[in-house]
Amino acid sequence: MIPTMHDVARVAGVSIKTVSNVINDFPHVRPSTRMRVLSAIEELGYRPNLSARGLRSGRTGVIGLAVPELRQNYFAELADAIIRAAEKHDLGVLVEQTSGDREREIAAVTGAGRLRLTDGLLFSPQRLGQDDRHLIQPRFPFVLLGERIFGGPTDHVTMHNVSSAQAATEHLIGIGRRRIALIGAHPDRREEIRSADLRVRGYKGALEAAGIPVDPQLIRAVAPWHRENGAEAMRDLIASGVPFDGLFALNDTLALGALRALGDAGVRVPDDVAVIGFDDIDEARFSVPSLSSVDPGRQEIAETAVELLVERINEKDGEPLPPLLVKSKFRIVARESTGSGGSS
Amino acid sequence: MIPTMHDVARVAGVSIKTVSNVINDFPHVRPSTRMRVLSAIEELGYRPNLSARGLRSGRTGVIGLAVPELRQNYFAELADAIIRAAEKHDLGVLVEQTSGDREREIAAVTGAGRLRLTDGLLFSPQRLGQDDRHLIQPRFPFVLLGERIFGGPTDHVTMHNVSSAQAATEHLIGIGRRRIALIGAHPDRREEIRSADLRVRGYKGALEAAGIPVDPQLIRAVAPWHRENGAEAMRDLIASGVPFDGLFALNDTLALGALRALGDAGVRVPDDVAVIGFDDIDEARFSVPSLSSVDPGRQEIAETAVELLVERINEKDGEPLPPLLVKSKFRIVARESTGSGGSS
DNA sequence: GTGAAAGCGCTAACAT
DNA sequence: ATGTTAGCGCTTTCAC
Repeated sequence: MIPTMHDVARVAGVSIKTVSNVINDFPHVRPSTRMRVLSAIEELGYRPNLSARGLRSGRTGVIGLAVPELRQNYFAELADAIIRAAEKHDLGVLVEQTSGDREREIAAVTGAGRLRLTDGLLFSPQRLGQDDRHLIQPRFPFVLLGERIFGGPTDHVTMHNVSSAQAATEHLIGIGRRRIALIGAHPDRREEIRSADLRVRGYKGALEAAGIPVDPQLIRAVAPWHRENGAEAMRDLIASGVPFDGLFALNDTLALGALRALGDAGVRVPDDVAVIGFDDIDEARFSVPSLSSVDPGRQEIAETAVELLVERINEKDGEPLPPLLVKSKFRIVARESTGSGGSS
Repeated sequence: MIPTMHDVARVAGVSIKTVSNVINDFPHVRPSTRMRVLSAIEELGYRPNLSARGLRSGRTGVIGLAVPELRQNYFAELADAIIRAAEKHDLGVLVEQTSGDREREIAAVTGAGRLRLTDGLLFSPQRLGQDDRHLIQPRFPFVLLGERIFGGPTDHVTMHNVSSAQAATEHLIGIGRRRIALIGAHPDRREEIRSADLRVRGYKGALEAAGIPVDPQLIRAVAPWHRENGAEAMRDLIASGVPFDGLFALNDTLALGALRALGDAGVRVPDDVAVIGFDDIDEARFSVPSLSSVDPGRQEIAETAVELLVERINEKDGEPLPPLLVKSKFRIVARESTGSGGSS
């Protein structure tokens, strides 16, 4: 049989409360008593039953993380960083994949989080958008990630999409490129608050600031942001005959696909076309040529998100703080694809 | 206040038992009663408290998955597949990262699994080896993954390392290569049971079967299996002047690094050197050139592992089945790096 | 077909 | 500094 606190108490010759005190590092326990309890725990191989503790305390020590899929590099790296951050707070992370499925995202947002033994939820939507923000229930500790929904009732950690995209474009302009293509714009016409639209805005801003006209022929809509689609968009652009000497891909995966298509077409990078991506996934350092990118501050995002969630979990019921919007710092990482040597 | 079963029972005008029956789909409930209970649940926004259920039933509905790190592509894809497989059994997955740290792997194996509200643990070691198999406690539902430990006291899901590596090497031989290099062998001399050694064995087996002598100069030790190390090993090999026309990299990440080094050195793939990797990560399809690889049956591994774990969880205490060793089916995936057209 | 009541293992008043 | 005790919300005999 699995030993309980009672068994430990009996073996140690103390009461169950003392065992609890020892386990929870309560200050007022005599060293000798503590030792006896600890050796009883050792002897019996006792492990606290976390379900019972959770029932009693109302805390499970586990938070949920809902992402589209881990096989998408960005989310694997995000999950990695979040699990590390949660660990510092002694929290476990239950990972749920929504597979970019609207219904599953709704399920994750509306209580399935509470349904899964978790104290709070970090949610990175891929389908839900601005119109769905009413679905978010501010009652359960919840932190929103990404840039599909703004102005929701909960804390939100995101990145400086517009200004970092502008900086990426300026980086290309800075090395003398004038005909800068963009792939990854959203197919829908109506302007929504979404990574794609925000980044396109930054791109246009940079061009305008430099007095370069925006050429609609250079802007290619691509969805979803997969390698094959990046490659295809690039093949289309090359085939169109529209001249260009720079490329801003709205994420690294698209950029990597584009790199592949450029290579196939015999276009030299960065000589003929300089390329910059977005996200700075690990892989960017090792492609041929290595890929310049925007580091959106993934680590900072992870740490901030976990910290905010922990604060919400610890928040007294009486005094709910207003929802916070946090944007992480970004950084342009110049590599070979924009002419910077080495493969750092 | 959060509603409980009692509240639902009161609103529905039934007893708490009836509510429980409805929630757990017990057969003997009158349809009209069921309806009343369901609408009471709806009205109150009731959600069962899983801590309480877990305490009572001894099950949490969550399993643990301990892997080195999700930022390693292979493990992200493994975790992805496992979460999907677990979902079919209505299980959540708590992901723990051991960061390739021995102490943390030991912690994961020895009860930390039980400490984390989980019903069982899937464990993929990176540091623990054959000598540590006594640490594995057969009492807690546990399934071992990978090939670092064999003959342990628990179920184990692994791949056909030797025969699939042999098949990979035969694939290179089949397209006429005779001087086949290998990168990724383990630096240690003493033969251990480990992916590297098993795959090297398959490589040698294929060469011997084809009557090709094994040239130690062509076998390069590399650890850990990162891109940069693959690239470095390849640069070394090229610099050594030892001629070769084929390369078997013991995983795709190494192969991708090697591809990069070959490209830098102006060596054409597959014309001068044909390359095959191992793991068939998503990225292999999109490198330049696309990378031939061995698909070790990741999906099958994930599904089998979860099924075995579920069986162990459901096992009556009385009749423990002997530990099972399962090997998944593999498949050679031929792409451009070994001369097969297209980028499938 | 439904109700009453015990108890899973733990924490936190409260008492000593 | 340590012991006693009452639940946390649920499942599960056992009656009815």
